Amino acid sequence: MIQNAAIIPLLKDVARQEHQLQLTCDSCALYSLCLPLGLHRNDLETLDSIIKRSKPLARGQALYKMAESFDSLYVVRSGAFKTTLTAADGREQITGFYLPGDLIGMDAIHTGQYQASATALTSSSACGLPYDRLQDLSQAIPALQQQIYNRLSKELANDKQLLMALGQKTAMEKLVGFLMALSRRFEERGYAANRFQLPMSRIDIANHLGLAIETVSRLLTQLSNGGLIDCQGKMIALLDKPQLKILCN
Amino acid sequence: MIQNAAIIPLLKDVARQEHQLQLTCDSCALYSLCLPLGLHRNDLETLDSIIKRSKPLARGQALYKMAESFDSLYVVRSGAFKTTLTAADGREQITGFYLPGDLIGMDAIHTGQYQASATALTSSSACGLPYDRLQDLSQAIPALQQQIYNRLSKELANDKQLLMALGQKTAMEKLVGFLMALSRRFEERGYAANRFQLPMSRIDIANHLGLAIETVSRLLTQLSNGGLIDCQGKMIALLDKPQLKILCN
DNA sequence: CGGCATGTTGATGATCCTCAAGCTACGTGG
DNA sequence: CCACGTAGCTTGAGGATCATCAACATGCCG
Repeated sequence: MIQNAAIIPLLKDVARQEHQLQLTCDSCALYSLCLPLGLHRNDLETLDSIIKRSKPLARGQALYKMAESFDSLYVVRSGAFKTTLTAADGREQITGFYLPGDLIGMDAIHTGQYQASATALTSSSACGLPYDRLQDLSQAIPALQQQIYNRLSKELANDKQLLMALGQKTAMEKLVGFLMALSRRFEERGYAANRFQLPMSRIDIANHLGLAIETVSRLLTQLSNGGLIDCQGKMIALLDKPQLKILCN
Repeated sequence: MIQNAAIIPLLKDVARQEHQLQLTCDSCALYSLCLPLGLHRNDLETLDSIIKRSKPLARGQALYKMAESFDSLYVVRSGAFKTTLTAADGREQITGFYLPGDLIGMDAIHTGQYQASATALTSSSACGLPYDRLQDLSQAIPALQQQIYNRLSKELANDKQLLMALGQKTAMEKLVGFLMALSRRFEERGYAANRFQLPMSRIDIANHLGLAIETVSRLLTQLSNGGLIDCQGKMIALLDKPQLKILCN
């Protein structure tokens, strides 16, 4: 059941490639996942012209920090990011994990400053979209406006799903639901759905799901012992998806 | 400290007035809170022309139900609504409460169907905005597009704040934070900030915050005994806001 | 190779849930 | 207008889930 890592490219490897060279949207491997999807050739070139391709970020580096002044949205080009919200007393909540093609920073649009910090989980890169220019452009290009509405809406729906998990589900349901959702997202991006490397630490997973790190660790070994997953460090294989689906409803 | 109810109009009373007659946006008491804010006169009339003013809904009636086909966003005109997400196994999570001026249904934009059910908490009414027409209109009217981006973004930021509460905070912090946020929202709408009627039941509050009813009940009496609030049924007075602020950080 | 961050496993305990019983309030119908 | 029934709310006792504390193992990076 475990896919051969030599056959199925791992996210890490692909990320490394993507870092190398990236010139225009229409030559980008992410094109089909990314914002410009559906744009006409001319419009695409216009959008292309406003995009700032950022230099790669190392693990732990910030794409932006909470309370910094907001100017751009970012599309993840390679690697993975987390967004972290910090409360007045210092407690933190990871509000989301973002994979290539995902749009980050949308919660800042209505204010002048970023509402959370975005941090690279691995070596990663992202394309910056200056918001004022994006706004003008989306005014001129209906398909782009629609894309942006859709992205905002999708993120909303996602968050509400997460609210359900945090509010109503048990620790096991949260964790398995998280793994299944991650699997789906890898699959959408053309990676293996049943065997992948977790881009985030247990600490991050635990925080994101409102659990203690020890709980996550225990549940993972429990799943492993039950033969439902194979788990060696950050490498995860989902061995019995039907059963896992039952576990998270 | 408790405001006189005869001086400060209660939400309920205002709601009753709003129900009566409502012809155009520019004669609407909600104008300054609502979507058309900032639109020029001509644009406002155009927007006005696509709005479907719904008939009032009684407590418990649905504005729309989850999985119904999506066609309109709604602005709350009077009263209050909750949105409920139902899981496969029947468990429910209230993902939000909506007061006059709030926009409902945005999480459905990226799909063909509503992602949650919207239910009136009291006698309420809402204005329907057919999404396809709104989309066209926002293409033509920059200020409207901006408004919609802002609303979507604000809801996102809200949800992420709620994620923080559900993931990291104690029962007391959740509850007090909820009351304080509600107070702020009433204040923004011109109602009394320190004395108001809860539009939702304890059951709804508990569900929304991921708690048991009994916990909410106990904490409220605890706050009441401590003299921080005055609580008689759905009537709530916030007596010691500084202290309350400390309790929720 | 050494040091530190991360992860695992076990023992203990607190927060909050569940179950249970009774109370209050509200709306409906007699 | 009052009686009744139901839904919502309160309060108490007991218990489960999951957090905390602690010690140790692992693995990664310089």
